[in-house]
Amino acid sequence: MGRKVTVRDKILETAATLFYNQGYVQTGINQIVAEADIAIGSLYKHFKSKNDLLYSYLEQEDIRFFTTVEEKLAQKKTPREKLMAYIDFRIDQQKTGNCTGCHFIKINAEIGRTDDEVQQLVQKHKEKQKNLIKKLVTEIQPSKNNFDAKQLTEMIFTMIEGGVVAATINGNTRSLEDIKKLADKLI
Amino acid sequence: MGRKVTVRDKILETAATLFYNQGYVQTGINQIVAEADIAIGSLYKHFKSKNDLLYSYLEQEDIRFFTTVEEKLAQKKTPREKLMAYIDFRIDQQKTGNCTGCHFIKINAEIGRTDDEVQQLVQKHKEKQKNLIKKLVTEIQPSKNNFDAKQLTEMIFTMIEGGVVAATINGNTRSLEDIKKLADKLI
DNA sequence: GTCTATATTCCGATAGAC
DNA sequence: GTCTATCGGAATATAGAC
Repeated sequence: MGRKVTVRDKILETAATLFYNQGYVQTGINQIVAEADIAIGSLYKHFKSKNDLLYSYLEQEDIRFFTTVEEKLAQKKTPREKLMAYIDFRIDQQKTGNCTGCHFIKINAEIGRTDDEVQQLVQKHKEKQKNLIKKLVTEIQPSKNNFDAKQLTEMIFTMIEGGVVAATINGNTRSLEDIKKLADKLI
Repeated sequence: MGRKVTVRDKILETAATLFYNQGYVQTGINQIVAEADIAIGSLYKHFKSKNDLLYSYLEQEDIRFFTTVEEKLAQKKTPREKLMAYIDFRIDQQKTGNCTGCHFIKINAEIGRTDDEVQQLVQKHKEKQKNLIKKLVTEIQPSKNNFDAKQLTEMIFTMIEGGVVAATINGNTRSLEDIKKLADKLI
């Protein structure tokens, strides 16, 4: 415990990287143990199952996401700048991670709605993203076009989601960058 | 061969259902054999590997998608009606399939860009979808807002993609139905 | 915390008899 | 086309010694 990197953190971080890059099902416990360079006994001491590791992974990524977003947005003044910074963050995320997509969209596609715990974690994460956009869009008080805040939220949220998926498919962020400009023009 | 349902078709159809509903990795050869009610020897006579089955599955779904779309759009007169019919088709697809999402987005999330053949099949499918939207949007000759055909294509395409992902996550098509109205208002 | 051994089950794939 | 047997490996998870 304390300030040191715990064994638990090492396991979770290794699992997160592997789950994200090669998928949950395709990642084996043995591989996590080997790459984290820990004992298998330690893994099952900290996590009761591979499924439990998955839940912790998703919870961690949700916290990491919104912590970083908060930091980025705090550096901007106007809600419009904050919205653009949010989209920039999504773009940078993809650029940094070799356009591997969104942790939650990926796990949803892989596990689907067969696991209630996973479904809830994914739904909550996406709801929080949408609420953030809604808050910023409302603060901007849009008047350029004929759409109200709720409609603009729906459009911008789904465009970003679609743009992230496109990044995963094409291996680049061109679509997301277009969407940033289009959202700016739309609102 | 001929008009009868061949063993190959039975294998492919069973594999398609299982790949779609429970994922490619999680679906075993033995399960396909059992549910298709055929011999494992027959499977490996028609498909040289599980990977080969995956390629055939994606090719089949691409053909099935655009064949159906063509039929639906042929029943409409104006490009605007055709665009709305296209979105309706995407909505109906999700409603029929318990909101399990898009075959190609799912397999992309699962396999990612690690398999070149899969990546190309997914990219081509999405490019064809986007080109169809572009064709219809261009024919509508939009003038309502300040966006040109290319921009509107990007917006509508990514909104639909995001809407399909939202359907997968939430288990309903509310977002997609909103997007249909928004696209209609936008163009 | 480390290590190894192991139980059990499943995987994709092949071979051969009918 | 059917069937069964089997190969080699990997999966999750547990147990015990240090």
